[in-house]
Amino acid sequence: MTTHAAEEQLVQAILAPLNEAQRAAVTYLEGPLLVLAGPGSGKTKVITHRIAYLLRSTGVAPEQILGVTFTNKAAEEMRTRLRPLLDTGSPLPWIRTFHASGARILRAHIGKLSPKYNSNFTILDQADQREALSRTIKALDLSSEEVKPAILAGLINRAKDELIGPEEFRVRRAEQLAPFTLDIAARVYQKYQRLLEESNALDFADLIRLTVKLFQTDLQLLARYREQFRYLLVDEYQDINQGQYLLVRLLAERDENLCVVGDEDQAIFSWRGSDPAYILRFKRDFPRTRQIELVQHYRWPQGQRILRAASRLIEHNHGRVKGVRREESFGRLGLPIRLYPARDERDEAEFVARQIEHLWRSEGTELGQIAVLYRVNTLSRVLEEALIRWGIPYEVVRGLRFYERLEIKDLLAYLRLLVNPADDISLLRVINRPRRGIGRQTIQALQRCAVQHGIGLLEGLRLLVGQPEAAGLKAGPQKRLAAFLDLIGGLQQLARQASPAELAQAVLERSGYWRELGDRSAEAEERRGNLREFLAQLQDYQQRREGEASLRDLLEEIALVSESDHEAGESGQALLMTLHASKGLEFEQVFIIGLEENLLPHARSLAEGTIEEERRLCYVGMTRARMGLTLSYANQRSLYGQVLLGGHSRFLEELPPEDLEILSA
DNA sequence: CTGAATGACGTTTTT
DNA sequence: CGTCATTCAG
Repeated sequence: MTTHAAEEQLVQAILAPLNEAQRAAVTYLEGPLLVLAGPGSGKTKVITHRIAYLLRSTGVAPEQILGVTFTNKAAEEMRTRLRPLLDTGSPLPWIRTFHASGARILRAHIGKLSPKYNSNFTILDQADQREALSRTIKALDLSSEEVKPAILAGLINRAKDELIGPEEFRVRRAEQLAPFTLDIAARVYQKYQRLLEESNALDFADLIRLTVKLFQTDLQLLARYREQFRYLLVDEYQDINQGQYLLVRLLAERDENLCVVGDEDQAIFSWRGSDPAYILRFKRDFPRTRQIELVQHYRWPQGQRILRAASRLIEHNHGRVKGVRREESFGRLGLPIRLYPARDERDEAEFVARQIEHLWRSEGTELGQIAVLYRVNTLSRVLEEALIRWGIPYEVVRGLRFYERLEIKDLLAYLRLLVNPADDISLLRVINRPRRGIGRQTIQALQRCAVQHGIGLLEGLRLLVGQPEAAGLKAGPQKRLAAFLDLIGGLQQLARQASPAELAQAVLERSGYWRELGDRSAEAEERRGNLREFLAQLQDYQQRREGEASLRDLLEEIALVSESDHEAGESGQALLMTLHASKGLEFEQVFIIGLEENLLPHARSLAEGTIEEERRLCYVGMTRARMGLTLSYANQRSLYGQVLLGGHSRFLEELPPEDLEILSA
């Protein structure tokens, strides 16, 4: 067989498993393409096969393709599914999250934005940001009575998402905020941003915002990246925010070889700045757009009935893209959706536990294929109690993450400081951890000194230790500062040759961190366990990179990858999670609890007039079910020490009655 | 600097 | 009803 013929065969193999619409989306390569993809329509398949097809059928090289996702999990899944479509060992294109893409570009060029930044910048996660903000608020002497870090974080992040810098904040937000809030937010934003810059640190929003800024200020650089990335793909386009949108546009504007895939009905992150309107705008932004709708789905007959009912629900939303049909042929319909009206939350939990028990023990359903979804985290509680009573192993998928543990954050702060000596935020975190008698007074003296000389804290530390009487420090604190400086200096030395794992180990030993956790209390025990697990992860990472693990990249990965991405159902336990967390996942059996007015839709959403997003949330939850879906609500629910009598959710009324089977206790 | 006491608060959180 | 964070006393 000639190479050409062999190649031809491979291309056919890429196209063969696709239906008509999917094939159209995969083979339409030049020009803007909008793919509207409902649940279970083979969205990931289209993206991966499209990339494979690009590489196979045209002369496009892997490095000319950029695939952007929102989650690491999605990026990972794409890479995994792409690999078998290509030659073994052939390089993969860039498939990254928005933030990782930004970080990668900024690592190379951030110096152009400000001399304060360099490529070793620290990435602050949400918790780090909160901390930095609290510090800023304190430094500005704004009592937290009037200013809540969470609110400010929201305002600042939103501004950053819209590329509004600290200088413009006051003007651009003048109309939307009360004068008092405006003033405080503007001051905090400015000071906070200065702190970040001085610390050579970026928060998540900066990763996008500064990348855009970089391209806007350096058009030649932009031209170079446009030249490189000839083909762009964006997943979950309905979740894009303004900054991300601008970034995509900047990169795509020349060739317009931009393919975006999304589903407006699954837009559930508007409150975080995502704007599903961009999916509606796409055709206006790129008039040559070809639109393809993926409607056919590959699910069990049971799933089709669920999908049909969910479609009826979502049709109650207005302003959707016209002409998109949710379903093609529903074929033979499966079992109806079951609805359990519970007396109260205990009754509801008991019911769900009993059902799960039945599915698991009698029907042979794997526990990992069962998920219970709810609107608010607190609902998990009663449920957990019931599951424990029934002896059903479960796992709560939470926002609380491994890397957010105190001891892990401490260790990370040490490591960050070693990579990025300007990182004052990390320095302040570790300077007295473990306790080494450096108190508030001493730290303030250090800060004064640094400000006075216009230098960073580590520099200031050197100065203070170098010239004894300078800041009027007493001998005690002076000595302790010197010891800390020694510690950091020694670790910096070590950092040059040691592997990340070795370095982390050394940090724990030399800093006295291990020693302080030496006692036998359950808490210390757990912390030691967490740290050991973390060290093991470092080893792991090192092996994965075959020794080429730079500490900097490792820290980036940790900042950008939330949880050691465990596959859903991998643990073989029933899964409990919020509706939001369920997006992108699928289960054989899904339970949605708390379908009550004021809970789903949530009272706050009702007040703010964002019911449509609540409906989408419900839609997302329902469409997670492959085989069976069970809904429930409580006629009386105790929540926050109050009794709620919301009654059943309006969304239940919007489902076709013929698809509902109402159960009784 | 630490621990207990008090009080405010309560949606969702891809990075 | 619990939680978390802040505050105050030791």
